[in-house]
Amino acid sequence: MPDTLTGRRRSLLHETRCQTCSLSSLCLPLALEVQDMDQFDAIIRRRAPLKKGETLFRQDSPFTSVFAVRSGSLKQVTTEGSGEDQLTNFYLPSELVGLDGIDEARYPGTVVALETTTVCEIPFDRLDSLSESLPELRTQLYRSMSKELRDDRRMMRLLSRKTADQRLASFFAGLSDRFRRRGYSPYSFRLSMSRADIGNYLGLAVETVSRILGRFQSQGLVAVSGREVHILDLEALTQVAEEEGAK
Amino acid sequence: MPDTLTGRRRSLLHETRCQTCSLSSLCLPLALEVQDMDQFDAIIRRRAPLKKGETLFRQDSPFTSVFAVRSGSLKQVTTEGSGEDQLTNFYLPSELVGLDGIDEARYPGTVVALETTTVCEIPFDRLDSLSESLPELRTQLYRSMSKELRDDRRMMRLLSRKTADQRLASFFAGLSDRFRRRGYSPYSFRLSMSRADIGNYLGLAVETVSRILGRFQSQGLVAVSGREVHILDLEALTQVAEEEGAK
DNA sequence: CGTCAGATTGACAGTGCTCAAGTCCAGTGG
DNA sequence: CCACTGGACTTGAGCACTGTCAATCTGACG
Repeated sequence: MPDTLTGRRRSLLHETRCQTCSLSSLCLPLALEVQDMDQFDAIIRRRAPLKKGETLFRQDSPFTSVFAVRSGSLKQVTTEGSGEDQLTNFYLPSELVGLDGIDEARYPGTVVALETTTVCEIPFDRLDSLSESLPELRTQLYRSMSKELRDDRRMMRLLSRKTADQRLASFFAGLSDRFRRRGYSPYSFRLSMSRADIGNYLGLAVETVSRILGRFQSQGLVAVSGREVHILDLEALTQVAEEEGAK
Repeated sequence: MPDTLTGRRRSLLHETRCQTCSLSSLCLPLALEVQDMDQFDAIIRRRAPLKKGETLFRQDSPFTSVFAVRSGSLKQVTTEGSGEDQLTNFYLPSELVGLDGIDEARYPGTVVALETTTVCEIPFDRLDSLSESLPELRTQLYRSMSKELRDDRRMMRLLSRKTADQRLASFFAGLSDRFRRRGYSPYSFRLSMSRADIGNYLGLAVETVSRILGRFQSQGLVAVSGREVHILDLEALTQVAEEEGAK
């Protein structure tokens, strides 16, 4: 694939410049000035889209880059010792994947595309040096990591104090919110993950997920058909998620 | 408390300089050269020791600093909505407290001393600027946050896939390891937290904690007397923690 | 020595897991 | 176009783990 590609490559690059990216207000360069954004843009490597089921990187492979999701979605799965897999995160557009690999210089989980997915690869060493001269970028990086820490704490609370009903209600309310922030409908979306994925993530058996979804449906909270979801009563759902008298 | 204090203050400062701190090889400035460490040292604010039960900062108060634990231990507790409190972390010497407050510019939980505890206060804005000129410091900060992310993921796995026995075994094995890394005996230590704290942290009822500790004791894994812990068979304990066939 | 929080122990019940069928759906090949 | 097939999903029945409630015990401290 020689030079002929360069032209196409460039136009692809153009299409995917941060400045023209619809996610720029949510993504890492969010606070950068135009000229700084160009610098940032320059270190990014575009990638061919991942197809459903393809892996972005594998657990324990050397950490080189973080990735920003442009479109689609991914899951992170960690296999530890003899135990079962644990699905530790779903990633949606504008979110940063791989930050937990910095410390040990290897990725602590395998990340797999749940649907056709495009990502921007950001080599970490270059991001780090660039963050030296661009304080806003550095701040944003600290903030991204800090936010992930906060989200993790919320997840721990969910896993240790919430009933199955509350977990699922939280999950759907959370998804709804994440879609809304990205400009999609908060009431109507398609799940890219299977029931098994949801169960694994929330610490529930698949059967429990299925049953409770059925109950939510009969209670008029949501309408679910396969992976198509319509949230009918977001307020009630949020209320279930935060209900007093857990467990 | 006028000038007479200055002398004492200075000597206190001297005692607590990073260069003479026994934790320097575990703490934030771990990778710094001597002269850089002085710079780092200069931004640190020493604090009067916290007594047991005193709070370092409260949930939702403005984020200004991160704190490095010098001695003692703390717990972080998050109260959310109508729900019960969730204990999200225990902090031991050399660990960094408050990193999850960067993003929203307020602390997401209240941090309370479990015993007499001394901390180094590191104003974040100054840490951030210093991290511009000291790449090693920046790297270490990224790494600290990344490590916390990894630990959180491990915690999620614990909460969603492990039985009560496995949780407690993991908890004790983890504590043992953290003590060992800090140069204390991995086999013999004193818990600074109550059973209720442990239960809250692990997502278990106090009664369950108590029962399982009793069982571990009769199985010869540990000897527990109040908060005094002796680990008798660390290998077996680790094995319980990672047992196949969860739940 | 009394007090009170923290810890232990016991009885019981509920949530959610396991095991087991059965149904639905998308993709495949005739 | 349609039957086929395998995976994903749903539904049902039983039971185990662990939470709840309640009573008792222990130990630190005044």
